[in-house]
Amino acid sequence: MLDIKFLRQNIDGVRAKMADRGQSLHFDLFLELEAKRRDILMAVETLRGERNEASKTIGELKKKKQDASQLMEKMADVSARIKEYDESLRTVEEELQAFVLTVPNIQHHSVVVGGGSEDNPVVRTWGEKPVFNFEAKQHFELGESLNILDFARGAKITGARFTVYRGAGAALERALFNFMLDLHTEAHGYTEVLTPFMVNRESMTGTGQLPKFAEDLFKIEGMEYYLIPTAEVPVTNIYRDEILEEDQLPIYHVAYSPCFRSEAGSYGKDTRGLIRQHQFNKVEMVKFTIPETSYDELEKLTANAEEVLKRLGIAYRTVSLCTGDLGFSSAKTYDVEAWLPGQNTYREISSCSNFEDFQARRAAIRFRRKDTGKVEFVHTLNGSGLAVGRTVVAILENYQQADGSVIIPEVLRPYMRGRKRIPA
RNA sequence: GGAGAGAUGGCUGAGUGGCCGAAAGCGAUCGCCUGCUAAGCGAUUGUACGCCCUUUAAAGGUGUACCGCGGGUUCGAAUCCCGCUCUCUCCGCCA
Repeated sequence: MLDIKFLRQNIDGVRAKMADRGQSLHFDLFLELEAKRRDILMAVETLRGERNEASKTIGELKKKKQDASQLMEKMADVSARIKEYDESLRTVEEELQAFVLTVPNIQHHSVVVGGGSEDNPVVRTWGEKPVFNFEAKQHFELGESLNILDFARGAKITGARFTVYRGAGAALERALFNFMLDLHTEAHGYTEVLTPFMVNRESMTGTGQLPKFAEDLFKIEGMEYYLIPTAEVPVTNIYRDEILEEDQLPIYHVAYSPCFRSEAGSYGKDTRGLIRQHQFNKVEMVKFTIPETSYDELEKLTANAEEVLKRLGIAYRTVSLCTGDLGFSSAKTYDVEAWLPGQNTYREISSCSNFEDFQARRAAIRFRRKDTGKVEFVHTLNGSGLAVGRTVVAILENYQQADGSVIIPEVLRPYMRGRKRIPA
């Protein structure tokens, strides 16, 4: 959410920025509502001031046993008017809020203007793509032939986009998120948290999933609880409605969680395999920083995500999302894309974003400056470190052998009781 | 699931209709004092949104709101009434 005052005072600049993001919003309506809101507010506050004054007088009169009935009658009338104003104020504020919640974040000046993913500039590439003297298979072929991924049973138990992992497959998934958690806690300084996997409406609104993206979420029947689409939601909301001390910042958290996404609107996309599931595991990194350091922290965060792939020995490239591809709440996002030989393409495996104060304002996460004592919004960042299911995909495809077996990357072997290979 | 108790500022905790944005204590900040430390003394100590002033800054002035959340009663609500949420205690059930 943008600051209403900022929006009011910089309306033309914001309009231009939104145009670059391919957004046209009813800013005129906003200005109208905002002016209306202030008019009503002034009127109602004046009346309230009057009433407070009169009530005091009434109290004094009564104490002196004097008649106050005339004034009381008058104030009954004033109270009725206040009530009317309150009602229209509430209406206007609701409309205003509804509008502001649909305005995306303003992109950082370094973000390239573009239409879609084809316009994302590549920031860097790392690693050697493996060369095979056979035709590389896709991960779902490998997974099925190795009897470690069972898509048919997943579909039977629940439905499409659900999978059963078996044996070495299940062990690999578990090894991966343990490895990732250990790496980020021990080498990168993150504090691990384990959160609820269902959250309430306020939390979803705080990070920006609601109200705009309700159709992407799974909601619990009969309650205002939602399954989390990412650990970003519960982890960011840990500090909702809190004022932190500057000394506490930056805060680094890393969390494992399953993620639940309805994938509405992606029918027919990535229907086979682990790429696009309704439920998948992810290790998520979340940072809370002071505003001055958030872009440095974004670089570090992205490097932390990349480090996972480096240690796993998987080639990747990092792109900076252009305006057309940038998420609603993000000011700047790097996507880390792992090389998938089976698909002969790079696929997103991590998305690292700086939300600046956009989420913090929605979620009221603030901090107190040490030198001035002033309260300000923190900056929030998050990034996958990494999407575990997609990492399994990358490992299967990159480490596949001519005989159909898959070598286990060395760093994972301690997490798999020394196992070196998933035999064909 | 049943019975009861509770929710007040950074924390502890008073307050049962007006003098309460809220006592007191703790903590914190600033200053004084002090050979150092401790102690002591004094001052300050929430957030949000308006308006005025101002260079659309800061500071300042002023108003309004906020005592779990939402309604109601009343000239006036932290205080009375209703609903909800959460916490605690006891009983039952349960991984």
